[in-house]
Amino acid sequence: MAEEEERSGPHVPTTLQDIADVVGVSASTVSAVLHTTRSTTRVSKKTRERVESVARQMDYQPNAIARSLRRRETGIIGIYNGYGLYCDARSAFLGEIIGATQVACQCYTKDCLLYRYWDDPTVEGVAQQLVDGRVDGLILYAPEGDALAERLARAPLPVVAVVDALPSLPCVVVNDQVGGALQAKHIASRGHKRVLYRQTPHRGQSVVRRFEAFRDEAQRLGLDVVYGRREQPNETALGEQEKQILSGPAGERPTAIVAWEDLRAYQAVRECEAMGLRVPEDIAVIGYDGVPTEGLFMRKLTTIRAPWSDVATRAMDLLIQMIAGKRVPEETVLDVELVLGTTT
Amino acid sequence: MAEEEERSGPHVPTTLQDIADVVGVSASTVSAVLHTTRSTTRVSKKTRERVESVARQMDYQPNAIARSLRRRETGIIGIYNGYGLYCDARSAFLGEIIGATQVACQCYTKDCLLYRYWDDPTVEGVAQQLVDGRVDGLILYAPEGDALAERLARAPLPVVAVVDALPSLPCVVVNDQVGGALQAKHIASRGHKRVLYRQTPHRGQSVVRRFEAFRDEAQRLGLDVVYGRREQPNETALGEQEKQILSGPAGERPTAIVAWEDLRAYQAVRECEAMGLRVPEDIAVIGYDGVPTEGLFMRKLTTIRAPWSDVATRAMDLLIQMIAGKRVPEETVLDVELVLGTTT
DNA sequence: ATGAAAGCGCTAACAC
DNA sequence: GTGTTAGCGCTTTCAT
Repeated sequence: MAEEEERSGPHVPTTLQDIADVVGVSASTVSAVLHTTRSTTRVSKKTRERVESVARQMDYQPNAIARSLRRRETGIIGIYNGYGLYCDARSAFLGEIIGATQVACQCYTKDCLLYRYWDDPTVEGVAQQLVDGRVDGLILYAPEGDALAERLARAPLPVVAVVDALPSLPCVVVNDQVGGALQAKHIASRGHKRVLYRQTPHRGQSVVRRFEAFRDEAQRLGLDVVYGRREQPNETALGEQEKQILSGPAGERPTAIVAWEDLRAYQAVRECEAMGLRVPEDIAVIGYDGVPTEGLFMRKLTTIRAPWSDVATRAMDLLIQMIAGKRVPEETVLDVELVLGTTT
Repeated sequence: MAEEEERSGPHVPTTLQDIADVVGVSASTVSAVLHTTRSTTRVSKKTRERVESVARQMDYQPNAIARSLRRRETGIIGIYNGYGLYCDARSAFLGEIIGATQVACQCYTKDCLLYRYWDDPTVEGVAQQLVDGRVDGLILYAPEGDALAERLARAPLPVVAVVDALPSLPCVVVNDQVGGALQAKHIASRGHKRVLYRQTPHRGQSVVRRFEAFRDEAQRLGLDVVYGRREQPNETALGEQEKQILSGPAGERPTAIVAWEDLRAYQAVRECEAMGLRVPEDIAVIGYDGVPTEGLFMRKLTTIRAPWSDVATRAMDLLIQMIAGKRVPEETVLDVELVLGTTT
């Protein structure tokens, strides 16, 4: 029956029991007062006020971990990037995904756990971390071949794949088939015949699909496509081989560049101009992504806008449904659109 | 002494106790085997193997929440943006901070909790969430006046403020005094006399300091400074008033624009050129931040590079120290540098 | 209106 | 080597 807790260091957090002791009630009563989940009329006004006042005096902090253990939910949504350091929040693309997820979390009053990347080849190690109870649901951005998907599919954790579809997991993707084809159609409609396609070693399904769709449509339209050598992951500049191709004599060199993503397109515009080629008169450039560049670029890029923010937002919606025990569609495909700029 | 657990749905997670029951040992032994924290020679080889095999068969997932409750640590670092939706991961600036934090977490094998923004005016509510045991440490980016800082200072949680210093909390900032002065010095050294300063309503300490330092140094150098009207938060374009100022007759209008951050500088370059002013011949432009733009911009901006990634990295280092119980310096100031581009 | 009791799943002394 | 015990802090029946 301590008169008052020791008033020295604030370094031993107050617990429900501490308050209960001081007020002279049971911990359950204190819990009922402080964590007004459901019942309202459980505690008498007098007790309630007393408890609240003491809690304030004692600087009580509820412990979320204990609560989570008991309630079996954490109020946290995880987001895992299976591509690893290939890109982080500093890339415009992942920035979109993470930023939009964060905003969506806001709407659902969740917080968002950014998992670190484990280069554990065993899958098991990674999966264990993801399914260890710290999150109520998971947004997964990972390569297709990964056994991770299958592993997660039979785990008691709601998971939604984004950007790249993953077998046996609900996913939210964009229509890359249409996107890739649009690139080809647009270029063809501008009368171009010879095209340089900037490739990437990145094997994500979205990237591969947009490439294949372009390739197929280009063939259908009779375009003559040269493929650039795949650059290294974080290299946006034109490679030697690409430069050489672009330096060919007019009438022989490509008159258009199609890039797998905007950054490579921007870079191409810049370098072409440095090489003395006028854009779009001598060479047209089209990108893919349409992530807002906030006025950074001096001219508007022609591109395929893929609504990455919406992908994340939608994924959150689905996740919330799944957490609530509802079933969700296996595949959600969002539309892309051609955005006309001044580079074609 | 169940022969084996029911093999129906995988939806009742296996616990240590379950394994213990099957193997016929105690939960602590299983714990010792599966969570090889310290002691190595505790368990016999035979038992160890048996436990491991059963664990695998039963698809055991350790529960991180339970462990955290017990160990009183979560392996998670929080990051809270007290400026709210003013910017999220999609802004280049916060993207830098978040991205670098993420990478730093990687190094220390932590994960990173992106708190949502609470527009709870009571401080108490916010603080409660931040100090509820879900994170081992907190990186805080928040406005100065905020009572939050003080509240957190006396909480049993290591906190490091970044970008804007916060009273009674260790912080990592950049040298904005030098940065602001450098802007003025550089502009003066180029022979400019009349300058337009692009202001912001943002009241962060970093932003205010760089402004004041510029203003003071400009005065010292005898520059004639006109101040643009503060734009709305997410508006990067030149305001009407600014345009008017720039449209004045040569010999009267400013010959240089100083922006509080790069984005406004880029935008200014773009708009000036649209207005028929040549950059830098007719008008010079200098920014602030130096966040990498990955080749987006068509020309190199003259700017003050503030190492935001390093700020985050350093903050993590300090946080780790604090978590280990060590004392850290109150203030860490990182250097900025003038980066010469082609816009001055 | 309130309290007692029984955990959530894991860990860490301390026995044996 | 292995088991027992006693919780971490909170929640939730179920009595009273």
